[in-house]
Amino acid sequence: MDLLPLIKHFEHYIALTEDEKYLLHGKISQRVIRRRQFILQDGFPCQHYTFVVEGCFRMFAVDPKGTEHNIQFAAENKWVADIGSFHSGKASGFFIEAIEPSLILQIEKQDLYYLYTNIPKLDRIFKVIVENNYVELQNRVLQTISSTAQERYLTFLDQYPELGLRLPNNQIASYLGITPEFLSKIRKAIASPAPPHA
Amino acid sequence: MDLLPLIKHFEHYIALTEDEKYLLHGKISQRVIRRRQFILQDGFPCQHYTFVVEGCFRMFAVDPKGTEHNIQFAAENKWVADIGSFHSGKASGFFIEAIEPSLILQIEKQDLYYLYTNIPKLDRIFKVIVENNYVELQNRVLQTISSTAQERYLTFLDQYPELGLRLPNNQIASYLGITPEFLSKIRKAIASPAPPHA
DNA sequence: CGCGACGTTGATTTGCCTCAACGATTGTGG
DNA sequence: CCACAATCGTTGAGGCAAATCAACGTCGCG
Repeated sequence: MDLLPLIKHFEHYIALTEDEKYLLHGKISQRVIRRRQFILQDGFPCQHYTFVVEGCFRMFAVDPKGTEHNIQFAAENKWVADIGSFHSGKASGFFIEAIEPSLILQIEKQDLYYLYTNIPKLDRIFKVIVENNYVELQNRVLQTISSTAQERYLTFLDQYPELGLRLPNNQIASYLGITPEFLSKIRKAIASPAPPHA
Repeated sequence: MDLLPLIKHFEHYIALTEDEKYLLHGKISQRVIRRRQFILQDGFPCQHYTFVVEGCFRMFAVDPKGTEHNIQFAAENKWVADIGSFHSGKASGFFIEAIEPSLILQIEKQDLYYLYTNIPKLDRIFKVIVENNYVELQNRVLQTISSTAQERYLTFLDQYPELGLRLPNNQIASYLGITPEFLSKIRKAIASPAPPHA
C-alpha cells in the first residue's frame, strides 16, 4: 500500500514529522474501485473519509421522481464523504459512485478520530481543506441563484477544464441542475458562430 | 466588553481552560452595529471573523444588473465572514450588512492566527463549525438544483422557522434565488385552501 | 450482432421573470 | 404632528428560460 500521495497531500498544507507519518500506517486502507461501483449508498451511514488517488467519483442524491442530482465531483487529490452522516452515524441520503476506474485511500471514523488526537496538525489541515471546499461551494450557490444555465456551464468549463473533458455531458448537466437535453442545446448555441439577431 | 457569549459558544464544542480563556482577552473586539450598516463591502478585503452576539446579518453579492443575491444569513451565535478573502487578503466580492441593530465580536486575522497557535483546540472547534456549515450548504445546493421555488420556501421555513418570522420577505426571496413578486405568489398559493384542480 | 449508454433535435408546456401599478406601513424632516 | 418619501408586499399581463416528452443516430461493449 502506498500512502505517499496522501502524505504529499497533507504536506501541501503543513509538513509532518516522521513520527506523525508513522502514525498513519495501519489507520488507512487502500482500495481499487471499478467504474460504476458505489462506495456509499443511500440509507447506509457514511463510514469513511475517502481520498481519491486516481480516478473520479460523483456524490449524488435521488429525488422522489427518481432523478439523480450530482452535488459534487471528486477527482485526484480530493476528499469525498457525506460529512454529516460520517459524524452523526446516521443513514446518508447520498450515493457516491465511481465514474472511472479508481484507486482510493480510506480512513474509518475511529481511526480518523485517533489521528486527530495524536496528530493535532490534522485538525488544522482538515480545517483548511473544509474551508476551501466551503468557499467553492459558496460560489456555486451564488452562481446557481444568480446565473443562467449557459453562464453556469461556461463557468464550470472555466473552473474545471479537465472535468469538462473527462466527464460525460449528462453528468455535467446533473451537476449544473439542468437536463441533458438542455445542456445539448446550450452546447450547440455556444459552438455555432454568433446567431443572426435580425 | 463581554466575551461570555463567545466563550459559551466555544465551550459548546470543547471546554476551555482558564488560561485559554485568558488568552482571548485583547484579541477580540466588540462593536455595536446599526441597521443597514455594512461590516464588509465589495472591493475590500475581509479583515475579520465576525461572531453575532445579537441581531442579524446578511452576506450578499451584486450581479452585473445590480440585483442583490443573499448567500447567507447570520443571526445569534453564528459566524459570518468571506473566508476566501479573509485568508487570501484579496478584495472580497461580497457585502455583509446588518438587517437588524446588532452586537458583534470580531477577531482580526493576525489575532485569529495567534489564537490558533496558542489554543490548538480552536483548530478543532473551527474545523467542526466549518464542517457543519459545509453540510448545511451542501443541502442548500441540493435543494436549489432539485426543487421548485415553492418547495425551497417551505424547506426554508421548516429549517429556519425563526428567520421566517424575523426577516422581510424580499430578503428571503433573494436567498431562495427568486423575485419578491414570485415569492408573494407562492405565499398566496400556500395560504389559500387547496385550489380547484378541475 | 444487439443492447444499453450517450448525445441530439424538435414540439409543446410550464415555472418563473419582467414590468407596471397600487395599498399599507414606516420613518423622517419640516 | 403632519407631509412626504422610502420600503415592503401584492396583483396582473405578457414573455422567456428551461422542462418534458418523444424520436432518432451513434458508439462501445458483452
